[in-house]
Amino acid sequence: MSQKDDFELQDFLPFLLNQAAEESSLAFQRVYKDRYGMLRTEWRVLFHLGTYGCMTAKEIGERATIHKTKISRAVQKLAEKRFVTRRRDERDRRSEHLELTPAGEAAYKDLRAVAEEYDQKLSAQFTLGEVALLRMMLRRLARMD
Amino acid sequence: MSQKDDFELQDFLPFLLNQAAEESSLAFQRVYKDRYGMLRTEWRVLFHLGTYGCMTAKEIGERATIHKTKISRAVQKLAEKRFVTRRRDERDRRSEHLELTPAGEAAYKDLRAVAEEYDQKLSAQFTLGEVALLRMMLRRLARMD
DNA sequence: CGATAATAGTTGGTTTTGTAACTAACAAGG
DNA sequence: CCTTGTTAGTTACAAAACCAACTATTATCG
Repeated sequence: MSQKDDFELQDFLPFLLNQAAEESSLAFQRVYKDRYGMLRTEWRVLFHLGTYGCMTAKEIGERATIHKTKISRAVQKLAEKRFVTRRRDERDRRSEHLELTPAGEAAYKDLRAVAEEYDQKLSAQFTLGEVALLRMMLRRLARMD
Repeated sequence: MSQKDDFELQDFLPFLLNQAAEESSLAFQRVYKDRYGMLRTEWRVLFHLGTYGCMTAKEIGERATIHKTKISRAVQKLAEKRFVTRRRDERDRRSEHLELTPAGEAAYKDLRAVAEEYDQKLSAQFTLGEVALLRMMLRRLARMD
């Protein structure tokens, strides 16, 4: 297998970022999938409601840059599972406020504990300073700063 | 919008990694999609063949951790576009060697230039040391080291 | 050898996503 | 008010991803 030129795909940032993102999501994905039959967008919505409290679909979409159709479907699934309730805004009846039910709250707390533990396991491979720098750089790359 | 607890979703590494990966892929994705009608797996296969030379589908899949069905279909598309040729291994007739055609080589070189420029644009937000550290950490997280 | 297992790659059927068009509600200007 | 435009969220249909079963070929071992 001859090296054809000097470009190194394995150094290309978008490629590296995708590989790291996929690998790091895998273990956690299995947990929310196996325990609660959730898809990625579903746990994202669950986590948004869990950490930030009552929100509308639009607000979640803006924070996580998820398309509204994906959110719409995720909310449907979460409502079927009785993890969220939907309440129309009486001032603006187009939007609705989403909130976790006690069951949703329990699932969130369970998964949050897993997430924290997993995050620490990932971080443990590096020094505190390195991890802080990594987070800063990722936020910048994600235009989340 | 009341903060419900101390967990910060926006610090959760898998979440951050996914956001950064998605954002950083976006601009480049538009280029290979618009110019060559390629999907993500297609450019990945193209880049593997371009940077490492002749390979089998299996080897590409192992390097990039892409499932074999995705590779199979990407290779079909690339063959239709006359970007790759397939040649059966005469010693083991199950596998086939993939290679870029001149047209594929041209597309690769074009996209590689875009990739290099884009990578530099992303890197320019940080110091050289920071970028080196970032690459190291991402490789470790992706278990590519 | 000949049976069984393993491997490279493909295909088919189901889920999931993406895109665009849609409904319902509100807003603003005449 | 009433047309026109905007916004929140949904739905429909097509494209893509996922998973399992498949074909063809080679490897293993009695």
